[in-house]
Amino acid sequence: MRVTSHDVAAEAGVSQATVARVFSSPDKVALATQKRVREAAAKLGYVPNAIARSLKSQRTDIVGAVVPAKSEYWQDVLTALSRSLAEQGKQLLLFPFADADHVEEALDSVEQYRLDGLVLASSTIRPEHLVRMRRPNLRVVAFNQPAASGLLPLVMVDNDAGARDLAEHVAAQGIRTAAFVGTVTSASTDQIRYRGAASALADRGIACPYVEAGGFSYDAGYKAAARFLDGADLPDAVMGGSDEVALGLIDGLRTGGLDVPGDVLVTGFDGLPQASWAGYDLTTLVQPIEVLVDATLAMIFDGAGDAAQFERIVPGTLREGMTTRRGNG
Amino acid sequence: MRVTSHDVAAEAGVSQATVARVFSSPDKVALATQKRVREAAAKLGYVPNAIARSLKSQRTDIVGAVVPAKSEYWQDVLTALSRSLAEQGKQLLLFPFADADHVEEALDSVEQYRLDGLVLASSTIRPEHLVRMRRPNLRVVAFNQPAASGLLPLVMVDNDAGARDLAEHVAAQGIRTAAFVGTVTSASTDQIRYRGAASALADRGIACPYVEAGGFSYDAGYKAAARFLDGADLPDAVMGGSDEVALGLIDGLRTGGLDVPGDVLVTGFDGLPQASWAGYDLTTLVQPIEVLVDATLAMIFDGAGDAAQFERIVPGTLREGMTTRRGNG
DNA sequence: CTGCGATGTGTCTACGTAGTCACAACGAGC
DNA sequence: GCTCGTTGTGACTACGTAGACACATCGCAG
Repeated sequence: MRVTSHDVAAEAGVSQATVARVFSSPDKVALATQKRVREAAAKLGYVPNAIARSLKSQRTDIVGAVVPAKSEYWQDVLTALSRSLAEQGKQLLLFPFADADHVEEALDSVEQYRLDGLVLASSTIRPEHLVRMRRPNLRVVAFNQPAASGLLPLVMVDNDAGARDLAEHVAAQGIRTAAFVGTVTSASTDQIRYRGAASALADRGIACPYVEAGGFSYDAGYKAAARFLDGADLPDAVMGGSDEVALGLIDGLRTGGLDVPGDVLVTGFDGLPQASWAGYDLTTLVQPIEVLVDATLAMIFDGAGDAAQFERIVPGTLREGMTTRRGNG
Repeated sequence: MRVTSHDVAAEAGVSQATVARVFSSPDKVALATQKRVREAAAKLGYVPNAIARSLKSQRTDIVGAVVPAKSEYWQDVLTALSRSLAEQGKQLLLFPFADADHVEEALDSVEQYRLDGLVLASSTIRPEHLVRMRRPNLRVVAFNQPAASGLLPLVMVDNDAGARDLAEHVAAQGIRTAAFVGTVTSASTDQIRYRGAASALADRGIACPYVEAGGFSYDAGYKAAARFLDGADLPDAVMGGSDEVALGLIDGLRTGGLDVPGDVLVTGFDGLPQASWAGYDLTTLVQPIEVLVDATLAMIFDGAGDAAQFERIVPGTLREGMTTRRGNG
């Protein structure tokens, strides 16, 4: 039925091994023979079978990604990841999960497929689960997941420095009070971002209480804005734990009749495309996603065991939007 | 090195075939034997090798998706797709492409992996290429790609009816002039949407010129808004070819000093999450993505050759937002 | 108590490839 | 002119599984 290397071999008058060599290590085959084999392959419509190759070579050329099902940020990461892999002739297999409790199921699937590597992208996996993610014969790299520090190879943006940069930026606008609206407390990125921001603000004598939005989404941020509409509770600046939450916050505040940045400054974190939209023009910390992705793949494919490469923290870039621009700065 | 079914067989005192049966067709194995095998498997940490299974069974349980690398809409589709597949114990392999010219490369990869099916999601593949996508032993289904009609099995939202619904809705607001801002003319969805809208508007004596944004993105829409800022050229309503373009249009118009919906009504198409954001609250046609995705997978896995199932067109839902609400209706 | 279907298990093989080994052909160096 | 290294190719096998087939056991009807 299917055309195999044997069929091509018969057509070209060579052995199956030679056909295989033409497609996997051509430099070991005489040019004349190569030409004959390629012509025979083209004539028969032969396509090498990656399944069989994987079985024999013990490599699949596929990297898995365990990601939250619904999130703007992770979608951007996925795009970068798959593009980078495609350049190397590799593929991306997706294991989305609805909630953190189902991550282990995904991991079982991963193991069945003998993937070359796995990108673990979720900030809500509990540390006790993370340890169990270490499996022989599988390179697992945690992506933007501070809780994995010391437990798994890790690549992430410098959340602490980024949060400090943002805090210093808003502080420089002359604010006196602030608040941090996190996503969920179990998110380890959030904790670092909050501590960094609060610490930088404290150095300038500005208190920064933590408010939990209860979710990662725009909606969570939108609802959290209600917290600040009760008059007296409004700080000079509200720092969102993520761009999605910050955008929701902005709309929630504006719907409540407040002006951003007139009445309150807002910052985000991540650098989503939507944050740059003219309707928001959010001040945020832009993550260098391509750099992060490349570092992740390098760990999977090259990072044999270099201790120095076990953890890679990449700086982000402050993007100054109009949401922190005070009229009379 | 790796634990195989042979190792488990030795441990449990049965044959390799019995171990295989325990994991693939347990009903053929006595309960007592099953228990012994499962215990041995757990003890040794055995995980079935999906690669070997695929080679033998000629099924991978993996579906591929060829999608544009950057697009809000397709990311939503991917999320739904991978979730639906996960429920069936199947996986999603991603083949993102930067531009339509590289689609065929992706298809070659697909063929190597002997996937169970392929979802072809791009509205810009040229018809002459589409024909070449038909391959033996591979179920290809076009997703929201009108140009594939008659060439490939197709699932899509009813673009024509949706566009007419939107047009009738804005017409009912009492507009006298309109314009349609498409993405790129090579997008077949755009052509249908434009024709549907223009036809419905023409029935009410309203002309609707076509304007090309030159891209699918927010940025393209934002820039296209400049076209309407020159004073006299502003129609009463602008219909965007997609939500992304419409959102860009809104921000472009507002940046130019116009009020939406005060000065001009705007509609979108797709029903992106962002369209519901309070900052926009866009009137749009919401695509029933779950329904579309389920229909697509049904075609791949069940649609043996039922001619009636060759094409499936699903109606969308009009979502009335404030971007078409005239103050003095 | 004999024959027969149902049930459970073992043996054997094929899926399609890539790597190991063997070996033939050939040119270069002494 | 013999040896030696290089290059190109073929024969063979293993990767880990699932299905075809054979066969043993058992219950039950005659």
